[in-house]
Amino acid sequence: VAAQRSTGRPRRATIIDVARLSGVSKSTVSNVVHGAAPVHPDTRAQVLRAIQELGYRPNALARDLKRQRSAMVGVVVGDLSNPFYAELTKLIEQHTASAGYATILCAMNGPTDAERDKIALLLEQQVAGILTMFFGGDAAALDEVTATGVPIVGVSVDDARFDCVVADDALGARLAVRHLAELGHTRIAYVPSHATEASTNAARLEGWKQALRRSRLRRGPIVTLADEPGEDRLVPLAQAMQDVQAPTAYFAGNDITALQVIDRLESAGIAVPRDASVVGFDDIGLSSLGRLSLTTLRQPVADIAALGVSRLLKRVDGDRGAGGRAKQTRLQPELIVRATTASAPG
Amino acid sequence: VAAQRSTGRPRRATIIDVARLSGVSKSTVSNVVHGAAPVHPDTRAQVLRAIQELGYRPNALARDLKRQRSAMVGVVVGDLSNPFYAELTKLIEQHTASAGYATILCAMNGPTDAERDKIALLLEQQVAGILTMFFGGDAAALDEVTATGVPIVGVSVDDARFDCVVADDALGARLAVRHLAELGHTRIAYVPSHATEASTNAARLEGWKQALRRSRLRRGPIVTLADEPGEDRLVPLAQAMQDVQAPTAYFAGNDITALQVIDRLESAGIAVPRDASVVGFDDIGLSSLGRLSLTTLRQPVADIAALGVSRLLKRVDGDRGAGGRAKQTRLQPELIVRATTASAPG
DNA sequence: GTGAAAGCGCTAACAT
DNA sequence: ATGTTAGCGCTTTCAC
Repeated sequence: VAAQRSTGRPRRATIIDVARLSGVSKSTVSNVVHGAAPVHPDTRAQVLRAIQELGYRPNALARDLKRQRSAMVGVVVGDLSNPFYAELTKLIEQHTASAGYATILCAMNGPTDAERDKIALLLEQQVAGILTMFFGGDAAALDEVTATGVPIVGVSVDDARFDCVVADDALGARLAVRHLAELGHTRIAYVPSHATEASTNAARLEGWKQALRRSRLRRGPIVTLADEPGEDRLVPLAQAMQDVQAPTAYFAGNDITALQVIDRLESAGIAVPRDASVVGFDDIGLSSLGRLSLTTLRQPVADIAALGVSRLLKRVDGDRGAGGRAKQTRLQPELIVRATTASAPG
Repeated sequence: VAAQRSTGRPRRATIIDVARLSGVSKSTVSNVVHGAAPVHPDTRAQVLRAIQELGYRPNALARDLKRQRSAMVGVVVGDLSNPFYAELTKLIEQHTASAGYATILCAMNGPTDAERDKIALLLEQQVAGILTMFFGGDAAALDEVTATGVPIVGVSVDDARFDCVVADDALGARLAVRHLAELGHTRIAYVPSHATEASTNAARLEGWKQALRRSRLRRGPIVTLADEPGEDRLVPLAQAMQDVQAPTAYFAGNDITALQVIDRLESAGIAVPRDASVVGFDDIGLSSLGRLSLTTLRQPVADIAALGVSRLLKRVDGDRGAGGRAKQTRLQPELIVRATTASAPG
């Protein structure tokens, strides 16, 4: 049986094979591969030839095991279906890859996924650090990470317990509400998005409340798009338009949600922005399409990714940061006014 | 200096630490962790307690090195910004994760990225297999993979040299053209997408040609959206509408491209579908938004992901497949008629 | 400039 | 049921 197997997968050449073929020791091979110590040109050539001939490829598992540190980082993402997170993931991978790290992708698909187990898996893989775009709030999961001393930084996640690089969500929300208020809207609803990371959603909600207060506006309703499939709380609310209570503007937790809000509204005969205004958050690529023209808050996604990765790698390299305290960085979002917002009707 | 460092990162508990604390041998610990051999309940309890106390977590690097096979798969993606690939990636990760494999994400960002190097990195990490949503055609890269005996399967990639699970792109293209022809269109252009994987694009182009032939239609122009930023070949072409040569329908390489085509057309005053029809490919989530209502070909993305992963894992487990020949599976796409296609004008 | 040797943490075959 | 042992492939002192 063993013999049969061996037909299938030829044993990969090891450093020993190379050493034997080129008539030197393991250490010398290692030295020509990594250039850690000087090697005689002739020897080097000899070794290089052997490497070529055998198709030798160093085994990262063995290297990392020996070195006691791996060249892998874990990247945790909540929902890749949301183009914002997909884009962020893409940018993160670019940065980690060019820094020589492999990226282990870890998706938190819905609340069914045990955050702790997923994180544990990452830790078992001996990742050098973790970049997380999602934090469900499982304190135990976080404790495990800190206990092992693996650095973790939140990217588009805001939590006081670890380093974070995020857009200033509260500010963004205030910008959105102010824009709406300036257009004469007085009944502004908030539509949270369950797809967005919790802390992010919370910050946007908070900013919405703040701005409402500052503009001396009564707090509009908080209306979820759909807790259960088929359910619709938005349209009934909006259709009470004659009613003085009905919102004339909706601030959505993110662009996807905003787009869905528009969809619901318009299929119920409520035109955007004529009858109601809608503001999103993120500025995903498609939002700028003429047919959508979503007014939204653009996140500095490139900066978030770059800063997040560089901060993590600094930590990985032993930088304990300022006094070991978690550092939050909030980058400014930018209000992009397009065509889903207009003066309040009536 | 070393002492300072040691403050930062506490050495992680190993199987030996657990063995010592619980007063048994390594093997026994290993046995309680993996249940490979029976262990006396009392001993097991003892060991479990030690594991708990030390916060022991097995080191996957060491396990994989010893076992000579890793629990990681490489996932290669061309462009995560395209929601279709993001969705596919998400589904793939779900499947590999639930099969107990970690996912190493490897993005091929543009032609600057050396395919071969990226693949080499994956191979160095000792991935058990590779799922690729992108193949640039670098034969050397592919050779390296097959030389090491690491199974590879294409997901939404069509190449005769390895197992592939794809939508039947040519069929989809034919469906699109037939639909357009039935609506009376006779001048149907093809708009390739550079964001889409090459083989996929080629198959769709081929299907378009075939269908045109079958419908006895003259082959319309192939017009790229933009080779260089700021360039626009589409609008000048379309604006020659009085001209009998101007296309009245556009079949795009994917939804993103289709959406951009619509955008260009409409901002040039050409209404879709009144003046021109547009068909996409993929059926990304946003395409169904009322404002977009893109007529497109839905890919069986869930099936593609599931089949792709299961085929790879079978190969990983030693299944050499039918006679060792590469097996292509083409799943049917479904034409989804929405509101970007209508009868030919005039 | 090069080699010998000691492990990194783990599994699995074998012994007890 | 449990312990002993021999590595997996590599890096890294430390000799020479």
